Amino acid sequence: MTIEQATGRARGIDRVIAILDYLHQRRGPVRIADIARDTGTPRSTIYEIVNRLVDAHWLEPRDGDGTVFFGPAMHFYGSAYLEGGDRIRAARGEVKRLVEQTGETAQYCTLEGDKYTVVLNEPGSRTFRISSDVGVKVPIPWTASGRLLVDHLALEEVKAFIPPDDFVLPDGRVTAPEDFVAEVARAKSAGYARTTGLVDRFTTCLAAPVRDVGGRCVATICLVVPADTGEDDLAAMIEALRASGRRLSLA
Amino acid sequence: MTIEQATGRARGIDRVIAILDYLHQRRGPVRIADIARDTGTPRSTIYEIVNRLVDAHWLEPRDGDGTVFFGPAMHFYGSAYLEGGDRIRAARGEVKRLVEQTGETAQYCTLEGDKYTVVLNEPGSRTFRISSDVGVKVPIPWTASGRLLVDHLALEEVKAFIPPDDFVLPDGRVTAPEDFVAEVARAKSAGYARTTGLVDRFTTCLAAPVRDVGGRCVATICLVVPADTGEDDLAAMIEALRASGRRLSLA
DNA sequence: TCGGAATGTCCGATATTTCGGACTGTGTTC
DNA sequence: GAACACAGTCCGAAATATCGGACATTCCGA
Repeated sequence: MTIEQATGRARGIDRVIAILDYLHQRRGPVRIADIARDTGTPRSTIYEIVNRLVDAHWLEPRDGDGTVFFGPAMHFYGSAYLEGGDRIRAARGEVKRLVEQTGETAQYCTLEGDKYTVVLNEPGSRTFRISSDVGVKVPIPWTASGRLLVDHLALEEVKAFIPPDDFVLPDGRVTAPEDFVAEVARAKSAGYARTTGLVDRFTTCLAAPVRDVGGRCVATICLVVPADTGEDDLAAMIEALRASGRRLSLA
Repeated sequence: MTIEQATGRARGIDRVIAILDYLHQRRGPVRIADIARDTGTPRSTIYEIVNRLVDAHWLEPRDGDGTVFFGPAMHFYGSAYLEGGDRIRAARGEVKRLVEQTGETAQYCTLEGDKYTVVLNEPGSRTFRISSDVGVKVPIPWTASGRLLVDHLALEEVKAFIPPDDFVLPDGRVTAPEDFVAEVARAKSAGYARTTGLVDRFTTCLAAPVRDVGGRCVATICLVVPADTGEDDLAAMIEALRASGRRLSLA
């Protein structure tokens, strides 16, 4: 594991690679001094590098004592590897197709840590477009998609996973976790989620699940439409969404 | 995203952080020239760094054309973050307990990519110990644990996931994927897996699943015992294993 | 067939990062 | 309460990694 080089001097990148590899071997929080010893890195260098990695959320301090372990960024990168970019590629096509079919704004969304986030956004053809920025993180209970993305969790797990503050909607109303879980269950059995007036009063969100081979909802594809859209139109959109969701679930 | 600094010179670590962050944003294979442009990195530097990262399996070349994306190492680090080290900590205790109870070698195992790997190994108290090195990667069909670790996959998925060569046992015998999947199904419903004479003729392996909140088998806890162990003893061991597995599934 | 753009390699100079070691502060043991 | 191990910071010197730019190749479309 120790980095070997004629002079004993090593470059930062190699140090970083050795550090993460070492954490992976240990499989649990590690004291900085241990990293230094076992990777053969000078103490002053280790502190310099570890601090930089903590800033970037590649590592995070753990347990209050001076130990560190992998941070959330590693999880994001790891999921991206698993997706392989193939599903996103396919999702781009589906999102475009939905916009053409419906004229409304379509999005592809996933969980990023304990938040919901828009990965793809294709604005509709309306004069006054409803759309949102990609990459922005939003509390799970604020969205229709959120009701699908946690449908593998039981009540207690939902309470542990979603920060309590996130159950407070933008207008101050509070959703009880129990009610939320009931909506999640309904969405799961219906095969889609529908919400109106959650983030603002004038929009309805429709979402369908994208599931991995294990049946876990790993993403959603959704439409953002005006709240006064007719039921017949909504029904047609829901069918289109579910079809897209099924296609994406295969890749 | 561009790294800002007075002189325009930046250190390697910061470049690496910017590169991975950029790949994460793009969510799919990216040409090296794009990375250079969008992160504001000189071309010569990018090639130097990307090659180093490819060597470390942090990135991997994709699609034959000159694009790269996240590599398997990111997945390993990401899963380690999710586990948080807590389950491993608990597993250490369970493995020790099993050795005390049974006197046999106990192990804690997971999937690492498309291979089975021993994460913890605690040798038993026999004079002639049966044990294996931690970190070594073994084909999934060679092990009892492997039959549990893929129990969320259908036949076609198993064929796609496990390399064909891995169905060849050390002694040259070949397992048909169909037979393997049947054994997987049996292990799943039984709640444990048992194999004899797979890796060598004189050992029996017993394994119980450790499942995450979604019911997915994320690890196994297992015992390696002589093939001539009595059925009564085996039954007792299986019960002990399943109890450990259930406890670990909670964390 | 030619011209231009895109990809990848190589090299020398120098701005920078690494490293050793000294220093402070904190907790633990006898 | 003294001795010691451990955690973290700071600094100057020097080894070297980064950078710009030149060069080689390949791939296109005109």
